Amino acid sequence: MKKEVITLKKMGQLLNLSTSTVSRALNNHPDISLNTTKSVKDLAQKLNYMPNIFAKGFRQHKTNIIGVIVPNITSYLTSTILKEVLLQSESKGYRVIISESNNDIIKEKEMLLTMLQFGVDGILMSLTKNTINIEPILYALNQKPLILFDKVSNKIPCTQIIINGEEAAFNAVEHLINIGKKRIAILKEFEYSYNSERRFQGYLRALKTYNISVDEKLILSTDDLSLQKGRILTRQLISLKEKPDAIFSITDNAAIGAIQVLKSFNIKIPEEIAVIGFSNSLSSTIIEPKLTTIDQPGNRIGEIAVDYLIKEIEDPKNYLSSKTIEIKTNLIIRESTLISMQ
Amino acid sequence: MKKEVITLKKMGQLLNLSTSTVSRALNNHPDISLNTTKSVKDLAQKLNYMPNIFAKGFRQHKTNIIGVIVPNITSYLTSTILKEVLLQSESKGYRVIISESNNDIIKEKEMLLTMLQFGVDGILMSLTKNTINIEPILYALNQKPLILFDKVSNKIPCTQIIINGEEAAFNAVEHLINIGKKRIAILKEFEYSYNSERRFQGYLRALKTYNISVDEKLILSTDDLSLQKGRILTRQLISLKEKPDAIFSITDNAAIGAIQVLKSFNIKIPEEIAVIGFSNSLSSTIIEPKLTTIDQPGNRIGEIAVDYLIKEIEDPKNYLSSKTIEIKTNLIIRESTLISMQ
DNA sequence: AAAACTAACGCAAACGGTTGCGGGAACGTT
DNA sequence: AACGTTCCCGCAACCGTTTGCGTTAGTTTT
Repeated sequence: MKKEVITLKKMGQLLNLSTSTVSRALNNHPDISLNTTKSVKDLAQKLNYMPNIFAKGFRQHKTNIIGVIVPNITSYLTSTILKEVLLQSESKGYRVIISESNNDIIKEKEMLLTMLQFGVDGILMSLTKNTINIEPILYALNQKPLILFDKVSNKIPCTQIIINGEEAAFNAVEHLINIGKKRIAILKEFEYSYNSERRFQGYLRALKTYNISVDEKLILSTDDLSLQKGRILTRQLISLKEKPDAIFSITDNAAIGAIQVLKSFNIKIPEEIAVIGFSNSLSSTIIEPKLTTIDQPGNRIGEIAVDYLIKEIEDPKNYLSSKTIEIKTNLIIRESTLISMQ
Repeated sequence: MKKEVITLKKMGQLLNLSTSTVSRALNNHPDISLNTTKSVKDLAQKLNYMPNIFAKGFRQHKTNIIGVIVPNITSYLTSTILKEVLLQSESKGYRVIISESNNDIIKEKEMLLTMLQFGVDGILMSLTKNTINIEPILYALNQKPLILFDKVSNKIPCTQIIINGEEAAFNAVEHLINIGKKRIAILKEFEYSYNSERRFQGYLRALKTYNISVDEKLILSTDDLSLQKGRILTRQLISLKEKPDAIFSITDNAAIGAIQVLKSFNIKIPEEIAVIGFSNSLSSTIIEPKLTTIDQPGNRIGEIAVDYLIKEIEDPKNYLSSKTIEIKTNLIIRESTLISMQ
């Protein structure tokens, strides 16, 4: 672990130039002659010079780091978003610090502050399920550009990147209606989940559009739509006197749990009960029958989020206009809703 | 976006103290009286003082940042490892920068250098499939603590965290033999994949131990054991004159592809052909029949990797002794090898 | 030939925090 | 009373880079 760090001063000594000249040469300052510029750059190349980022960031108050905070890094959508965030950021000269809040609002707040302290140039954030106290976020927003994606909140005045959840849900339910379903259950999360609520609105709108009355017994909410919860809620549904003929789950995982339960009760999918999920996760093509679901283009979300954030970072004018960008999703029809028309 | 940054100097002015006293007070230096220490800390608390990390890192040549480079962030094992790496690092006062090499050795090298330039205190790394040129890694190793995990190489003299792939494969194949299988095929990657090679050795040892002759036709290699490749290779296997009676796949995904193909050919699993995967990914319990597989404790890998890295960072003595830590895996027996004994 | 300009570079301060050293005051010791 | 300690604290240098301003020498203008 040798040291031997190359600095501007050292190169200056080697070339009989001042530190400032070396610095300017590397930054293509017009004051420096082409000859010196070339010789400096050659030497830098040869010695494998790397500017000390800390001295630089210290000096310029610019770190070229983007902070990202997500609730759960192992979620399929999140990891695909992160993949693109990393790719895009690096291609634009930014590095990325990632933190995982684990749906813990205390940690979420700490991480936000730590990132600010760390001097990130901007923050990309997906909220915790129960982020009620938006104080820290407003505080952060007051200091640096901050953009929300996926799990957002309309109470925070900043740019937000989301999918068209309402429309997607509408399309999904409409599809169910089109294949003849009338008692459509929904597995959703509690009201404070913004995403869930939007999708629920789409569900309601579809029913209304097609004059189907809402049955409260078919609306099941939970705090965390996991595969396990999907199974539990589905058992609840099929024990009803009037069973549903379709289940729309806000989540692929819960939809898969639903399918497993339906199969264990020998209920035919989709003839007796059709199932639709949300996410187009990997598992949705592995379960049998293959799951009809809504594809959320994680890469688009990541790409656009980085794009807007860097714009806000580099041009403060963009900073004021906070817009909400909706990204189109795609209904992917598979076996779990594919009724052979006869 | 107001500024109003609180610095040591400002607090010193408010309290009529010198900058150095304020600094020492915050760092609990014994030279400072309890009274002043308290008043300084109170003020810092009140003003929400945050030390400028760049000035600090600049001065102390310590950044408290760990760099992580992985081939693919969306892989199940990787994301569970990352989850734990984030958790452990943060609990120990380190932040984490993540980069994804996308199995591109050029990018891998660039990221390594960028991280060094950035002044990370240490690096956690999982190698690209085709990392042949280990030059840059040795260079990095020469500058900062570096630990390899999961995708490692015995050519690099540093601490490595791996699973007991040889033993795990041995156990898996032994299990197949125990349920009466004799023609056991293996789906593996090409020789330069270290993990694959170790598992292959376990496969060979198991066959040898039980006096089963090796049939080259049952050994299939590819560059990337995806679900698709699993299907292709499985079709190859079942078109053999002498079909296998079991398939051991180095990867869950390929094993799932295998199951799908076997089912499409109405081949009974596990009676005609049993299947074992590797990873205990989420999908392994969703496919039917449920997949017997080897559980790799990603959280343990992440935990230990961070643990050792921070030890090397904070105590250079640990730096010399490069050990290889093997983490135990667990064979999880499910339906794809569960033969009802009669 | 003096004045004005320009090109090319150096000096030195600044960013915020840390730290070795030194010094004054208060106290205790002979 | 003179000296030695101890306790607290301030001074100033330092880390590597950037940048406003000044300087020198050479060139052009009048």
